[in-house]
Amino acid sequence: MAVKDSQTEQQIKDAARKLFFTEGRFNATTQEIADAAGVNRTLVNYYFRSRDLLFDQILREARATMDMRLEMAMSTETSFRKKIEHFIDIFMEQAFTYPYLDTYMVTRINEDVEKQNEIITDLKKTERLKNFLRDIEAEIKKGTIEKMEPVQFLISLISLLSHPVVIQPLFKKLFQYSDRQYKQMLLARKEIILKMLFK
Amino acid sequence: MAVKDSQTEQQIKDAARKLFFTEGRFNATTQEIADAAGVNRTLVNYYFRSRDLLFDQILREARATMDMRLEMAMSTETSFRKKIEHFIDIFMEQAFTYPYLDTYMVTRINEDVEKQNEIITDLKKTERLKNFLRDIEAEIKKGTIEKMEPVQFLISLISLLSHPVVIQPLFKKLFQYSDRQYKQMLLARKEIILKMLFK
DNA sequence: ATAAAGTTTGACAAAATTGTCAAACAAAGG
DNA sequence: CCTTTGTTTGACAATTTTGTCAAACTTTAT
Repeated sequence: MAVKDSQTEQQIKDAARKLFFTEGRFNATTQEIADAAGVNRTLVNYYFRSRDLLFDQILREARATMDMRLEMAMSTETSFRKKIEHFIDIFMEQAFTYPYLDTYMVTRINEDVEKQNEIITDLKKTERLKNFLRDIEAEIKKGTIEKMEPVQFLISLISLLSHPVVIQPLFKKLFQYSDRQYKQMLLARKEIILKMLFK
Repeated sequence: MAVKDSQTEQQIKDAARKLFFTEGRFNATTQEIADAAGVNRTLVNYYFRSRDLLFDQILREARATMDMRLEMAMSTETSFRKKIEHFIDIFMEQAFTYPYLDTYMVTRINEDVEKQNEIITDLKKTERLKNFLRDIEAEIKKGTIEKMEPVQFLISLISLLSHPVVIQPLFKKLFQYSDRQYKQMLLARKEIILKMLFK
């Protein structure tokens, strides 16, 4: 009974997103995705032509959403410091819903040179990156952060935010953290990260 | 002509290591590995029984080597600061030869709960971790690093070291870095990282 | 009510990949 | 020289997974 039209398409995407980005099951087959979505496997092909195209699409959409949110965050705030704080908040929020998104991107990029180029050009298109690097440089001149190549500041920021999420499964097991505890620990990092980044 | 006995076994491991950890080709098939090693595919099964067992073995060996090197580094140095510096050096050195090792571990862990437990228990076995956390705590008391949960310091350290390597392919493309330039940039991070970690 | 368009299904074919096995081969020791 | 042991090979079977297709089914609009 086709009660709700192309809601099926949405169901499939939702299921794939959850499997990949929330549960980290990167090898999930079309069958598993279909099962999770509660639909027939063939519908994955009907709506997305192929498994890989489904992958591409949800990745592109996830990145687009993130881009928008960051764009907004960075533009509304006034001071550089406030921008970074907002950036951290948004990044962490996403990390809680999609803890495996970063890992997924990184691994996917190594498998496929085409995809690599697509992601890169997408990133380059946005002026946000250049503006951000300029902001960093200005801030170094002001003396609120250590003197260094602006790109180094960017890498430190991303690393401090992203990596704890990437290694989450390892650390949770290692230190016997529950989901809740790990989340608390990540939240506590905000102040620590700010202290490291600013003089 | 079986000129050199079980050198074949070594050739296979070397090829697999290079494919996985140096080139990041995690999905390499037994055929690809055999080709890279210049041997018949069936020999992979002959020497390692199955593809997964080959994976396990080279991962275990890589970790064992790293453990040894870190153990040595941490025990020889006197001051905490020197220990960290040595740690950074060794970590970076490994990162240059096996840039994908960290990513590999992280992704592998999500796929297989068995493997997960094995790695964790291995890590726990070593007293190094506990000692290191104790060292951090002592250092906080001394006041050379900011007041925080010792585990937070550990996470920051690992993140600042590991993540720039993990996102290497992305960043290299994004900023048009050559291998050489990226390596230089990573090396320049040592001082930056130290400044962030110590007051 | 019916035709047209869109959706869902099960069956099928194709591709990719793994592991096994017996036979061929090489090396080494008696 | 020949037997034993270890190594290498190609052929084969089994498995997993993907994508296609025609037929069945719904929905919507005429």
